[in-house]
Amino acid sequence: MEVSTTQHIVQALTKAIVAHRLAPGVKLVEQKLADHFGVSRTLVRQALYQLENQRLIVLEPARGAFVASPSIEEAGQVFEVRRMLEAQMTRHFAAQATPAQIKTLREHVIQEKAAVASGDAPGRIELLGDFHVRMAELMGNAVLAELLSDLISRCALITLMYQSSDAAQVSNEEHSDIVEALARGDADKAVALMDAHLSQVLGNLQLEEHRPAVNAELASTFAGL
Amino acid sequence: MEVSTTQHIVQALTKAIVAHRLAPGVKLVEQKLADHFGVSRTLVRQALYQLENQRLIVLEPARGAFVASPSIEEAGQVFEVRRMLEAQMTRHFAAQATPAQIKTLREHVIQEKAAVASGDAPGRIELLGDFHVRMAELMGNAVLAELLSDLISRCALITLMYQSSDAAQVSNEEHSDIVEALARGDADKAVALMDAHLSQVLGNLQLEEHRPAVNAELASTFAGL
DNA sequence: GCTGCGAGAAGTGTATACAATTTCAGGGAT
DNA sequence: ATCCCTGAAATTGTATACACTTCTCGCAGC
Repeated sequence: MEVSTTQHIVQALTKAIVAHRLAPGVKLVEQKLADHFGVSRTLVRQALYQLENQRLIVLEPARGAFVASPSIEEAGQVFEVRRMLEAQMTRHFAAQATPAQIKTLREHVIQEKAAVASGDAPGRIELLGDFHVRMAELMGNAVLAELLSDLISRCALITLMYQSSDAAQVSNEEHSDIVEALARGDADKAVALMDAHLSQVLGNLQLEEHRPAVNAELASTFAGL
Repeated sequence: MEVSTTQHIVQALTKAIVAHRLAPGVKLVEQKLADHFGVSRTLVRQALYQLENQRLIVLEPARGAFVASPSIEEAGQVFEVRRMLEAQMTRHFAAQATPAQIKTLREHVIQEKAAVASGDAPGRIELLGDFHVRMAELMGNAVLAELLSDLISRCALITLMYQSSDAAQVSNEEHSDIVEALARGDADKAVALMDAHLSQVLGNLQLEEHRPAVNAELASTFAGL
């Protein structure tokens, strides 16, 4: 087992949570994580504090850390923020898009399609989220990209809680439509599509109700790390 | 006073940084902070990690923590994000504003005016920022309010680095104009004003260049806590 | 006078020890 | 059977110890 820094632990846990290998509500015991990563509780605690700031876990004082299980209401608010942010982002993007950027996005959509087709849930969630981050990065605004990345991590948690698998295919197609609108230089259409896309994802979620969290075993969760 | 000690330290440091009692670039030595707050380095370190996540400080490995001194480029990106977010926020706000909400904002603007007139720099920065957070809160979107609060903390750091005192009065007047547009139900005008407002604040900043950080004394910095 | 080097001081990174709190099982009373 | 008490085990919260890195500054060599 190689040396793990705090940042490694954060990343490993983030991946595990976003990919749903750690289910919402599961308790994260510090000593068990420490043993697993081969470090002391000190580093684990630092990692947990960071994850709390990203809203991926909640720390209950003197009780421990639990994987976040956002309410439907919170999900709605997160998506609302994304709609505000990404509608404008799309407009700005359209105003300055280069052929090379369009090409990058097109290629990304193709990757998504493959992941959706292969039925790989964690992979498809990650790629579908990355589409939005990629746009931000292409605009050269690092602050925006980071912020969006955080929001989308939260969304991934939500999405995997509530989203069905065929909804993913719809999302992929909507991404494709957005890129094509951008390619045509039709900014208004692209913005409208992005807005509709996020509304649609949110709308899907509201229908299903959330099921109580199950206690998973840590050992098996991290078997592949 | 000490509900959560770590949180208390974070808040004290946040205030000190945002109010510019701790200048950008100043080094924060863990043991000195620990002594000052009467705790061990453990808690100070946790606080510092949190502050790094909020981009108020930078942690350089094995070298220590320094109050962030954002570049003009980063400042631009932060304001760009705020423009995207707040333009849409204003539009949504206009669509659902109640007389009571308008009243709350009007009262806030009056408070701002008093702070600007009194020449109290930290107080005025805080209130000018709070105007935007207040709007988010009134919309009932906690996620948005939190996010904006973080962004504005970063802006406060930037603003105090670059903003002159009469620019604050202009900001206050612009806030007032926005509220009046909202009161008239003129959504388009309100959005345009908000957008112009943020562009204007940013525009002001670009003119001035940043001066190197001075080493301040911690003892005096926290005298009033 | 200037540069390079090295020893000690200062400071950060991680682990461990110990205190405080919560959790939970077992037993007795109702 | 259920509830509530109690105490031990488990777990979190905080402080301290120690290793390792960086910084400081005087001093020798040029």
